[in-house]
Amino acid sequence: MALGKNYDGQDCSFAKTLEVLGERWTLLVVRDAMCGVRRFADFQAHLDIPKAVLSQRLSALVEAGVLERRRYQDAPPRDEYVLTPVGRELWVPLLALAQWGERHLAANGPRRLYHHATCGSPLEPYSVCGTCGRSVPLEEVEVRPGPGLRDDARTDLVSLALRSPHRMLAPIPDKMGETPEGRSHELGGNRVRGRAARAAR
Amino acid sequence: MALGKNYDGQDCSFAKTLEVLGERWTLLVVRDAMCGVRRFADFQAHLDIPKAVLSQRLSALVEAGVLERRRYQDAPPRDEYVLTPVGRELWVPLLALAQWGERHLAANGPRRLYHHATCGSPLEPYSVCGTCGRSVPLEEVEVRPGPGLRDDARTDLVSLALRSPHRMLAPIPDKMGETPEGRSHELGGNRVRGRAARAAR
DNA sequence: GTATCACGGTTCGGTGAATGAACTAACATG
DNA sequence: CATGTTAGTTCATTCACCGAACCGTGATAC
Repeated sequence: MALGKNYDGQDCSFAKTLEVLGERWTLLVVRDAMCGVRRFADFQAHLDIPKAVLSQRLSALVEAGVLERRRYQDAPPRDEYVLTPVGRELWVPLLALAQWGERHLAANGPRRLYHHATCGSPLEPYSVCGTCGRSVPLEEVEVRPGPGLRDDARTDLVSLALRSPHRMLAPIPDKMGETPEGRSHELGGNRVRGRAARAAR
Repeated sequence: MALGKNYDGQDCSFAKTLEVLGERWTLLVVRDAMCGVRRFADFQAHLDIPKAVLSQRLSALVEAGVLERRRYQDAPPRDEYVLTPVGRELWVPLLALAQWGERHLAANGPRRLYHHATCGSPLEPYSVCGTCGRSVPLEEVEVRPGPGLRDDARTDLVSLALRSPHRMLAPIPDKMGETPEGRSHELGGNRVRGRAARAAR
């Protein structure tokens, strides 16, 4: 395939990485997954991505071992997409790219602030905690809205959830006000979702 | 522009970064620039990229402040593209992506090895030198071919140059055997390039 | 028990970006 | 004067993205 995702002839791991992650939307899907987005409709509402493209990207990321497709309910069969350990390792490069953007592309100050959830201090480059000095894994990171974030932009569930502090990888609540911890995969049952999901953008 | 490089409505520095860097070929152009590629024909020979696309990408990167277009010769007017300080800051995210690829996408072992040029030790994640413990800037990094690199792949000048140890940002020699340091921008003069340039791929 | 809704897709026609080949401009070389 | 080099531009074709419509399954409302 000449056009498309491949970079034939490039004997280079960076090019191989881009073959997996470099297509339009792919890295935004991974970023959303890091923020706790797991369900098809949530990715779709948050990204405004055509369903066919989202479907293709999710399948490709599962194929590549970045995401895992996992059944969370049988009643109507429903799957969710969660990061594998390999996918979680993308935290470092993605944070580095985001921080580059915050430095050079955010005129009104950073849009998001990343903190070490357990001790509260801001994250320095490379996901290092300023206080602990440790390299903080994705699970211990908390995103908070920064001064550069416009608060009128989107009204989908994911955007609303990310407008207050949110632990990375913690599932997005099904409706606002629900405790993020309260979501059960074992009990199943068809959860009711708020009307807000349709009011996106 | 619905299709294309923009992610309208994403109020997120990561999405903004991808609007600058996320198009096909763009990050490979930046990677090549980090390896010392500066001239249109060298980018083109190494990447097998359509000239029209390369031209558009280079202009966009100049526009974004990642590359600087610099006249190195007047006789026939000739420009070269070099990384700005802002562009050089992309070293950390690009290395992180490359290292992710080396870990998960390189079946025969790493294709490239990154070393701290001044002390010789291999680079750990985040561009930290194992011996010095310092964070190594792009200028002090040396790429060397790794065990996973196929040596029959390409025969363009850039690929040949990168088949032996090469200091990052150091210009690719015009013909093999020439000292990389020997290239003068001030003296000008139309340098003769080897036949190898045309034997690409 | 029928109608409607939610979710997670697939299908399909239209559009625009990527591709590769050909062409151009400016100058140098033999 | 013919040819070559570098850095592009132009153009027809191809292919991926886009958005809207449709589909299947099961839950919920009436």
